[in-house]
Amino acid sequence: MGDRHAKDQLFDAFAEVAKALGNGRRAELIDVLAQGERHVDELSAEIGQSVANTSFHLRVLASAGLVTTRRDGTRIYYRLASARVVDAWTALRDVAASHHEQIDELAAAYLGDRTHLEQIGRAELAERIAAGDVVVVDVRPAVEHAAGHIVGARSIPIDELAANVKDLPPDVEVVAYCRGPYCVFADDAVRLLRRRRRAARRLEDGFPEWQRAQLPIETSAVS
Amino acid sequence: MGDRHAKDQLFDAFAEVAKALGNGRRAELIDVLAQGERHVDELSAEIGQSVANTSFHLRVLASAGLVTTRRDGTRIYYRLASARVVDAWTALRDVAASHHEQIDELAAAYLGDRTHLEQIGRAELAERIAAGDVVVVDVRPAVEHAAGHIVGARSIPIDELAANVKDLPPDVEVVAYCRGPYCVFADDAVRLLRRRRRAARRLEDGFPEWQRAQLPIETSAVS
DNA sequence: CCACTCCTCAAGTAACATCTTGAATATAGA
DNA sequence: TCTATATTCAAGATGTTACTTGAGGAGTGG
Repeated sequence: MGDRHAKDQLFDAFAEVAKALGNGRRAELIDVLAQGERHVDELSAEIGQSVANTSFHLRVLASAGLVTTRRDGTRIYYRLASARVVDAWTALRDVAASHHEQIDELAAAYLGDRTHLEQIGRAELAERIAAGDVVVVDVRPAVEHAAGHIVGARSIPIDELAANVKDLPPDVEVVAYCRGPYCVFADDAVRLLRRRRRAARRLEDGFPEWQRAQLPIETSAVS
Repeated sequence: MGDRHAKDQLFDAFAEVAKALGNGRRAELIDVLAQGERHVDELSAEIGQSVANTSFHLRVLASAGLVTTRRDGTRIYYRLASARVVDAWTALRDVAASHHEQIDELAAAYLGDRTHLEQIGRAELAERIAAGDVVVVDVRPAVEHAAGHIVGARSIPIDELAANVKDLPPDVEVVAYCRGPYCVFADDAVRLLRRRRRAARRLEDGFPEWQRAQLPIETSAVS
């Protein structure tokens, strides 16, 4: 029991999983897949890579056990192997955010200035939803809303928000949410709504964190 | 807000942290450092690598923000940057264990057959400690016990256990613990004690998990 | 069966990672 | 200042990773 070689092999196997997350494009894939299953074509557009390269990265994730597949006709859908994968991804992301100094700058470069962006926590939002005095808007792509969303949330993808502001009930605060704390959609939504004189905040994180916290969700059974 | 290049850079930065954990030797370093700070020389012996290579790996971990250093005379001590690093490491390890089929075999090759090895959970052990009807033995190296241990635990490094069995109070169950679920010391301790007809179990995980669960610990202030 | 779509695979190139060896640096103590 | 100890740095051999391009396989619908 306990020889060097066997220990090295065991820890090499643990490291293989970390290595699978150790590439920016694969991290983006995990972040998108945390919203629900998607097929290769969509994923390649999401991460801005060729289909071949996306397929390669997905295979790396699959052989590390992080994602699984199902076929539906000519399409192959990828999904995360389990909720644990979300746990590991968010834990890694949080470590990076708290200890890697560059992250703040890079996040600011991607998300823009957040100092005037009002946020709302999960617990408070859950209360406000129960009280019924808030409109929750899911600004992710429609397919992600369909795969699962915060209870009662209305799907208005960010591209369609400008055209739909007038249909939102007046005099009620709007809360926008999207994929997570480093997703730009909800930020853009809040900025747009504020320009139109609507009271609006963003959920501080996103759908995967809400789901992980066991807060109420629902799924559009539109298949 | 939200251009491709900025998003790629942000996720590359997240991935850099995963990449730092994406090497078996660095994973072993994190696993050891989760027990408390150590200097380079000790760490190089722990992971079975040259001092130069260990120093190189530690620098990789440091530039990912996972570890920090302090100098004491000619020695440089490394420690984890925060408890979040333990969270990320355990989350990754658990994902690997649940989805990477090889892990079971590799763990069995390193740890040996565990089917006859009785374990005890954290909650039960905490109760038994409070009730006072158990002897808790910390079989990690003495320096790790000194850096922090389960409340009331006695330090008997695994190499010294055979010589000290006779000093353990008779007719009381012994619980051995070490670095975590993939640490071999407590397994070896339980096997040794059972051969000597002592009632013995191992804690199902180890000190870092106990600490993380906010269960009572103490530190030998022997500096 | 054929053409089409979706995805995977293979080959190739440039960049990066791991480990070894030996030299350089920093501190402590004489 | 000199020497010893602990650690880091630099150079270099070898393997691995990321992406591109173009070919191949699997399912669908005419």
